[in-house]
Amino acid sequence: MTSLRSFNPALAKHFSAPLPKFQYSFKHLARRETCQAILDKLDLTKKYTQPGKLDIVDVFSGYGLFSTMINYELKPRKHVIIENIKANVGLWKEKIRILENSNANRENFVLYNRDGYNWDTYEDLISKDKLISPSFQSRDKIHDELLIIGNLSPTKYESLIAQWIMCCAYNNWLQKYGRVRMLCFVPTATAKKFMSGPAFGKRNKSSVKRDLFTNSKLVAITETEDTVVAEGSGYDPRLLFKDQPILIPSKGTLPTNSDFALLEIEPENIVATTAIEEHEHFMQNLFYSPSKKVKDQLPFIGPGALDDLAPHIPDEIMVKGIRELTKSDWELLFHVYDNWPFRPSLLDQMDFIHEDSRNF
Amino acid sequence: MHQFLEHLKLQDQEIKKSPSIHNKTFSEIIENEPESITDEQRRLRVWSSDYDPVTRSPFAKDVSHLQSLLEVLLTSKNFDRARKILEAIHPLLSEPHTFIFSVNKYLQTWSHDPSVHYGDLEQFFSTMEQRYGITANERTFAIILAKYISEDGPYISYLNRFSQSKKTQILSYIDVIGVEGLMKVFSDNSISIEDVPEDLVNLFREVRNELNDKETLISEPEYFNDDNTEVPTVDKDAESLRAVDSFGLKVIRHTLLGLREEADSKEIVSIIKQMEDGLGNQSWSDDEASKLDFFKVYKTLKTEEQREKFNSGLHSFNLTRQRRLEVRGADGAKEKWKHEFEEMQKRGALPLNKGLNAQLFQWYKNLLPYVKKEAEMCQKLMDGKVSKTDLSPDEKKLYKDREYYAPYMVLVPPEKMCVITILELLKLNSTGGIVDGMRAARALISVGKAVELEYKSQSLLKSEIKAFSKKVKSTNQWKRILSNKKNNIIENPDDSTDWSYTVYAKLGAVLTNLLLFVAKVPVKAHNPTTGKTITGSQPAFFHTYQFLNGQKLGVIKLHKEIIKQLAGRSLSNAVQPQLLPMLVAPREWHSYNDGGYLYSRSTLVRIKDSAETTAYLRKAADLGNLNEVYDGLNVLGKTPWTVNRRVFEIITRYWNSGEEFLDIPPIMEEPNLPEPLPVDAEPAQKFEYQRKLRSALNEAASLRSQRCDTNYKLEIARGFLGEKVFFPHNVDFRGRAYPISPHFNHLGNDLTRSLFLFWEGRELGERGLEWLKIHLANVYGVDKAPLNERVQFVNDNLENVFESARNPYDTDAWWKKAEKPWQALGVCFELEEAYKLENPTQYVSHIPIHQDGTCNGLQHYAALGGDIEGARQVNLLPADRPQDVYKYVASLVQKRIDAEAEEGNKYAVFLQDKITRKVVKQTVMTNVYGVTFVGATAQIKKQIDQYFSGEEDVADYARYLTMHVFNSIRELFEGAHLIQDWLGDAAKRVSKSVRIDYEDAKSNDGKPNHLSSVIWTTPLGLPCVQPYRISKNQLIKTNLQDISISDPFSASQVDARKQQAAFPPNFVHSLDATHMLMTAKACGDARLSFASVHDSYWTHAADVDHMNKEIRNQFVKLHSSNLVQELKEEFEKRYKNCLQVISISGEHPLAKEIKEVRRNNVKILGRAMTAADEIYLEKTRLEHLNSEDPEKVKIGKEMVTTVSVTEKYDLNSIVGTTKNFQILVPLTFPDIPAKGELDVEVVKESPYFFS
DNA sequence: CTATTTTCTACCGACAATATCACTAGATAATAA
DNA sequence: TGATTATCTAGTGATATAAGTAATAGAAAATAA
Repeated sequence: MTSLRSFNPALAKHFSAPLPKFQYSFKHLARRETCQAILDKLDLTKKYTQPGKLDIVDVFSGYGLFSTMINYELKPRKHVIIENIKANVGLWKEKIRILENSNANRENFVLYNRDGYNWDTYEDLISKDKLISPSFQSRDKIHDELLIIGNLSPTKYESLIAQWIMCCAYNNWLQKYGRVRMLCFVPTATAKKFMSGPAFGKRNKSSVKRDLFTNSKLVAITETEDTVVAEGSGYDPRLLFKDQPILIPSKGTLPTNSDFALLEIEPENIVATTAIEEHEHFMQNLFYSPSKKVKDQLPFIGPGALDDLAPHIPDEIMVKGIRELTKSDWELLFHVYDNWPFRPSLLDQMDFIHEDSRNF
Repeated sequence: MHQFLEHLKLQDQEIKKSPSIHNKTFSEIIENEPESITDEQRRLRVWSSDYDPVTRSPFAKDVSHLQSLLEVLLTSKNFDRARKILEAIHPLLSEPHTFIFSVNKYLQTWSHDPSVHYGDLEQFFSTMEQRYGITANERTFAIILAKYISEDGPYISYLNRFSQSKKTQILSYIDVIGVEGLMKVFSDNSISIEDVPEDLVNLFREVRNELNDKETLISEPEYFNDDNTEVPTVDKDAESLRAVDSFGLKVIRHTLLGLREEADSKEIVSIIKQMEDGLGNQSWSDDEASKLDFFKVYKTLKTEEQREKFNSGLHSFNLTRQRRLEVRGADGAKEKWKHEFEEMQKRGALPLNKGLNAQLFQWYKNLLPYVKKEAEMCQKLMDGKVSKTDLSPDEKKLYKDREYYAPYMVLVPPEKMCVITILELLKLNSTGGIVDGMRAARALISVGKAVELEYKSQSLLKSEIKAFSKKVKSTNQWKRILSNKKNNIIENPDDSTDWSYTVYAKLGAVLTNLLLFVAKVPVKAHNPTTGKTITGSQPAFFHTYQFLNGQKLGVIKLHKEIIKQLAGRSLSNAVQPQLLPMLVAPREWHSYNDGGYLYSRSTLVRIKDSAETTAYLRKAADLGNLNEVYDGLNVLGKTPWTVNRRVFEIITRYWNSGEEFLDIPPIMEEPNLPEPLPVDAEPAQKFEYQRKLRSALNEAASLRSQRCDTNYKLEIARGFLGEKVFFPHNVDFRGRAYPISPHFNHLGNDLTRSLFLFWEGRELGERGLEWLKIHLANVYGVDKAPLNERVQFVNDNLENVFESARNPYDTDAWWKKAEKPWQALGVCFELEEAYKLENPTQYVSHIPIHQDGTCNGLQHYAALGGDIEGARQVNLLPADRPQDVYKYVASLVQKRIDAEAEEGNKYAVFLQDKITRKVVKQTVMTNVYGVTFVGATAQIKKQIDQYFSGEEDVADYARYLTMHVFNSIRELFEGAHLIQDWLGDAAKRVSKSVRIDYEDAKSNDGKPNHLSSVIWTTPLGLPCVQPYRISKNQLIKTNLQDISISDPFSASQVDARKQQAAFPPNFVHSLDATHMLMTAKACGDARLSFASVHDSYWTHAADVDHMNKEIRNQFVKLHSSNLVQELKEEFEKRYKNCLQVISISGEHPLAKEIKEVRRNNVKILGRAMTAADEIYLEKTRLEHLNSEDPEKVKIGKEMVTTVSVTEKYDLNSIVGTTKNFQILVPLTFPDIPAKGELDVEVVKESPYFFS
């Protein structure tokens, strides 16, 4: 094993202390070696060449080993730790205290004691508390002064990663500053789903959106316990082949034996339009029965959709299964849909359950 | 000991799984198939307690499937198949003797086949006898006898084989033998009156004297028509009512109710004619019978004799109409559509927004051929004319599916199924929280159920026709002759088998799918690219899915054009005619499933999914424990009502204006939607936008559904203007009574209630006039003053009252300011009419006067706890003025807050002047239902929201206030809370208990199963079973989509939390229900008109005093025994064979002792002990102890189990220390709270107890 | 066997998630003896 | 032909679905260490 070049020696003692007992269903990288391997693979110093200008927004860092190492590697101008879980806030206060004592926190960590789930947190971070003020960059390239790290490993935060991907499409949230790279720890199940390619059994709406709006890599995955992995129940094999993810040993996680994956998400250059919202519904309608063929699912697009749209769709697409559709297939379908005069309005398609709110 | 543990090891080997027959198709079932079923598998299981003689058959689901198949196959005369099914039933039965019911069913239907002779029947039965060892019952003999009779065999000698008592029993099966058959038998001289069942003596006499009135014989019962005869509609009326129609009030009367019967209207019209003299100068022509305002006529009658005659004539007329209504309702709807369709065609074009009915008829026409074809295919399949071999896999699936539902598809004529499908889908519009659509699962089930209902009505009608064959007198007359017969004469209550949910779903899916395919609606749209207007047609229904918190939900949506045409109206025909209010008194309740409507079955208790409840109920019914419940309900059902026409007209006028007025919502305008955002708006804004959008749509949907609901009510009311109507009632599982007819019933809101008048009138008298005034004061909102002040209030406002009645439309009319304005208006009319008389006390009043209990739940709690202070607050004690609980609680809260404000508490200071009765009311009310602190805080927050401008944290204030309200309530109703807590604790123990039964206790996760529901018996004998169990879902594949429904046959674990939370309110509600039924019975015996809304009791003004006396007497009677003590004793008996899990300190000597026992057992067992193992050993021990064999008893005494060691300890003393060691101990209940000093007798003197 | 995390939060009338796939056991068909 | 194995099937259980969670707080149940 090579040297741990990214490990901050000032924190050696801190990270040698006994591991925290409870993680609030968060999962973390617990080994310096693994983190180092991941950082090597990410090779971020090439991508953020002006260390003095990089800001890192680091959400739910928790235990924080990976955060401190990426920090040590990239030497950012500001590294904002967004945390509001009491135990973790304590941990980070401790870290910052240590760093301040040793070298006046030249790592530039800032603890922002707010809920990373809440959108207002980011709004206030920039507008009100002005901890960072990112520049607006052209959408021709990936933003090179801002990096988002998110530990979304609890399953309940799967919705957050889905929404962050949509922010890439709508150019809002932090993605309004440009195409900001995101490094996200997500549950294994989520990674398997979201990273599936066409025709893979786990292909779903989110993976299509990932295809359409981002360029994403599977950076690291945890070791699977059981050697026998049933066909289709693991990762998309093409993905494993393409991305060659780092294997995180099951004992190198906190808590041990937990499973998660690290994704590197680069937004594509997308122009936000209302059509995207319509396409979301379009996809949703087709994905009602993902194993069926396009021709079977077209009726769900709207009253009369089958008759009206079928003539404009090539036969080879019509007989494809929904999961088999590729990025270009989808784009073609979107085009046909956009030109359909009877396409239902967004309001009509809104899922809405009426609740009797009457009281005395 | 050792041996038992060894045995336990063996038990680990899995019990063989039982075959699942319930989803086999009719042709896959072969007789005797499950020979492999062992007695162990067949063994009857228990539900919640082995103390109760209520059992559960493990194959209930399969048996039910087979029985329904048997029935429908018999109906379609597939005797061979049916026989296979019949023989497949036997091995599944846990109680083999019940097999005779199925055999009889087969025998009876088979006997109607002309190719079968009585010899065949006897032959068949002896085969069955040999093969299955069954014994014939009287019904069996009756069936064979009937065949003898119909074939003119030696029936008398057949009958004479039996002893006299047996003969009598055989002859009591009228539904089998038929009236004609009985007449034949009775006319034989060898039959003496001693042989005749008591309730048929009338018939016997009639037969023997028959020569006397031959001329009354008519050729056939008047309703004995074929299905394809046209139902007459009255063009003229339809025409003249169209103006009203456009306002949204469609008329159901002439399609559903006014199925005009010349023959039957004759009688009533002639009666009216005879009375013409007494009616002034009005005159009536024949064809006006259907337009008669019977109530108006009735009111003018002067003498008791006249009234009796009129009522009797009307009854006979109505009986016919009621039959038609129930049996032919679907035809009426179709005829209406057809009529409108033809009108449209005559006039040429079909305008888009008009002619919904014509549109429906179009669908009907398009749908019919498909349904016919489907039915034909099903028929072919059943006849075995379809070869299965050369089908593609897809076709095979289809075939398999069809094979499942085919037997059910061929029962109801396709025409009817089409109408049913269309009606159901329209009726369900905007239900289940779906705007402009419905949940698919519900739609399919409803269509399937509607087909079943239709089938059952038809077959009931058929069997009635069989029983009263053609040659006898008019059915009405026979019914009168037989009216004193106790049992239902046309149906055997034993053999009602509901179709399974799988059948409902599959059948519904076929029909729905076809309708979705054919139903189109014309559309116009602009092509945005070309700018041209395109016309075409689009599907009227749209199958889709919605996501609810990430869960898929199948949905059927209606096309916007259809929605436009409905425009927030309801479809009058869509109300299932089988469930409208009745024109004749409902059939009396005789059994748990026998009573109510004439041709459709209702159950005494509304049951959700709980087969357990049904089992308990059935048992109670069999034991004759429910008679008092029947009595009470029958009183409610016998109360005749009519619609208050004057009030109705006023409502209609405001309704038609389409504007908001009092509680009438306005006609829907477009919802007020928020401004759309730019696409790249921040996520937070987008979600906020979604939220606003949702709440706007929600509001709009609420308004519209309210309007739609009111529309239903008004349309039904309109249909019944001038009619004499009745409401069949049944009860919820706690015994509270509800009218079965939905929408329009006296449980409704102010508007609905104002439409209700008693059909019978009663002269007011002095007291009645006073009560009438008090009632007005009550509905006006002056209900907290002493009675005399309330009277005074009305006297002071008499001019206002008269003015309101004379000019109800005045913008600021007095009645509009009432708390319940519509009912106030009704009383105003009544008072004004009364004062028109010289002596108002002589006025004959029809309006119901309400007497409401003050916080009825708390009244019962106070009586249970004997809590004097609590009792005073809810008017159990005599007082000069009524106590107002809410106000009192508010004052208590005020005191607390004042005190804290003194100390400078900022919440207190702010809230000090805002404590009103209204703020605390809801919380006090819901406190009885066990509202939690959080829930109450939400309520209070709503109340005080208005005082906040937005910045302050309302929630903190609400929480603060709630705390004080809770404490005040607790302080005031200390006794009630002790009872409440006791009930909750007892329920918790029961629902957390484990039965001493290895099979039950064993579960996958090692934790014991909790299978015991809280069950208690009301003082009237109604068993209440809390139906809260963790539901297991069952997936049904249909050709529209898969649907999941909770499996009603699963005996899953109880939902302990719900059991506990709901028991205290349920128990108290079961008491108030009991009180109501007792009062109903008493009032019924006194011949008062009586109605109730749970804790509000209604009668005529003149009878209020009488009723009030009964209310109090019955309350005292109810509470004369210590109900909580009795409950405890009942629980102790019922759950005596249960253990509970308690936690004790691991350091306690008992804990150590138990650990020791466990350790020893583990050594032998070779694996960890589970709770189930401990239970098994304890069970074995108890079995030995209770054994006859002294040797065994000895072994039992020597056994040491984890439970037996606890006997030495006083468990109550152990509880309390640090709890971390869980042990099993026998289930016990805490001591009941000490009863206070209150003597319930005092309520007899309390004027404001109910007022 | 403890500590943490999640769940749930007012009764009744009033009823509902569905698609897909991997896996199993049992049934059927096919095969080789 | 009888036995054995391959193949098929129905039934079961697990998982995904969407994509604000929370504006509240405290007990009880569930779950992980």
